[in-house]
Amino acid sequence: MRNPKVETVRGVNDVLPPTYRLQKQIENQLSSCFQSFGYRPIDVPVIEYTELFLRKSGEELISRMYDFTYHNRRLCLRPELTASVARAYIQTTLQGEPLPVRLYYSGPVFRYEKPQRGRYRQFTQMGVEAIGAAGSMADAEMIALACQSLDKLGLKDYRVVLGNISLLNQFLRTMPLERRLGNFLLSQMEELRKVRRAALEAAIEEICPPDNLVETSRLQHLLQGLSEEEAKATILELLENTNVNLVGNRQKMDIANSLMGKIQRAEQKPLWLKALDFMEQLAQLQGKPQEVLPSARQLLASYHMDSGGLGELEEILAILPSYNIDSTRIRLDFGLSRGLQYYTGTIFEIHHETLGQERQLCGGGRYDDLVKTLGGNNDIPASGFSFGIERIRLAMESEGILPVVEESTVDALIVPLSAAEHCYSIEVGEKLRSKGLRVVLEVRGKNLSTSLKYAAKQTIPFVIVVGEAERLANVVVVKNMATRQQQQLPLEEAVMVMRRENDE
RNA sequence: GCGAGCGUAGCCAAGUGGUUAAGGCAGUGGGUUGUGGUCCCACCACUCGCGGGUUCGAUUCCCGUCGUUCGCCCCA
Repeated sequence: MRNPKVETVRGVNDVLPPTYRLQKQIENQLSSCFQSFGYRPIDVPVIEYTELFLRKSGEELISRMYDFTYHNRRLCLRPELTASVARAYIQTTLQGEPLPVRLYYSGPVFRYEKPQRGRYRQFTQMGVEAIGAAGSMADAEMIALACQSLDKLGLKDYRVVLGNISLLNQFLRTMPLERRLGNFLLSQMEELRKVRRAALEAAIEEICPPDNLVETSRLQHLLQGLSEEEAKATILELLENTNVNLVGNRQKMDIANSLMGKIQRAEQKPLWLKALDFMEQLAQLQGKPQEVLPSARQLLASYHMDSGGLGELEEILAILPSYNIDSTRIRLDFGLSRGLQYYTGTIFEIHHETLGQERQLCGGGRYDDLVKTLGGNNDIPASGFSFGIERIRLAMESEGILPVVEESTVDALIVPLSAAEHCYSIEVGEKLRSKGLRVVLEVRGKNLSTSLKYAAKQTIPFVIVVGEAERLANVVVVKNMATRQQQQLPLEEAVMVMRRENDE
């Protein structure tokens, strides 16, 4: 391609017929699986207001969005579908339906990432959302549905990683941490496992500078144990009793607020250090459920935390065998955090073992705040997951279980031998089509010899020859390409011959 | 976002600092009458991703860029 304007944009692909068919076939199988669990299909727009994704999606995803302003509207190509489905739920008659509302979707999503095998800037997500159901029965259904879907496709070498983000959420919520810092910590869970802790601490220092610790340390000590209001009142009182020349009450308030800010920031460090300690220990907890659960329980106990999230996981693990889920596939990972910040409870990923780095086939979890955050009438718990269709295709390919694509897409080629037969050949074609046959006409005026070559090359099983003799007698010649036999017959009989011989 | 390899036709490729850039597959047109995939003939890259530099001369050497693949990061 010499002209760059007619090349595909980087990271997107033309999907040619064989691949297209394969992917549709995969999607069809997943659909029927989702439907068997009572999920109904929904389609939502590819384009959305950027705002939809800004609140709850997490920095990482937001920075990778196709985000643009068009006619004074800030729009984006959707980077995922959960937020859109939640939006559609809130905005439509779905909100009036009895809960839970079970939906599934399939469609392209867009992320501006560096393209690689199995990672594209446009790819296809297919997934489900169950809106209005909380608890381990609902969570287990999600995980089971994801696994059964993969089982149905014939995939074997996959592994389910289960986690629960509520443990860390709960821990962070008990501390008076700045929200921004809390969110950052949440997003750094997996980072902690790979990067050295010192590096992470440095990064946090940068976000949250300690800012004149020495100057305020005595004040801090003095005000320790007081509530924010009491502390502020104390500062004001101090200011009143100094002889500093301050104009008006306003200035005093400013000074008090600024001091309070400094003190609070100074107090952040021990908090986030403690959080990092906890996170580090949490992140260690990964492996087989029976090995990890006891240590998890112990960790929570040492922090005097209630083990609700853990209990949920145990319930889920107890339920899964009833769905015939192979328990050896399942791993726990308390360091799992996932990129989307809307998750609130059970989260999970499914990885394929043979796919190298781009091995994640599925991701999902519970997002109990999203509907409310986006403006839903009620606080509605929900959960869902999403597959990457292209990756599933690659995984099936690597397991050698891709279904065979049928070669021929056409049952018969009709060859008119001269212009005089054009109309008659079309009539023949139309009749054959009305009988459910897939028929192409030789429209280029090629002679019979060339047409037979063409049919042979395209593996078209039958050629219908229409010449003057056939037209006048109102018959056709039907030739079986495999047997090289041919007969001159009325059309009705030709159809029967083709049906019979095609089944052989 | 970081690190590395690759880039000759629709596909697979050989090739060299110097006149017309092998070959194969696919495709197109033929091999005269209404019968075939094998066979035969012809056609199919004014140019080696793109731009610049070195040189008398570059597809070949150098730089940049774009694309692709691989390893990190992150994700589906």
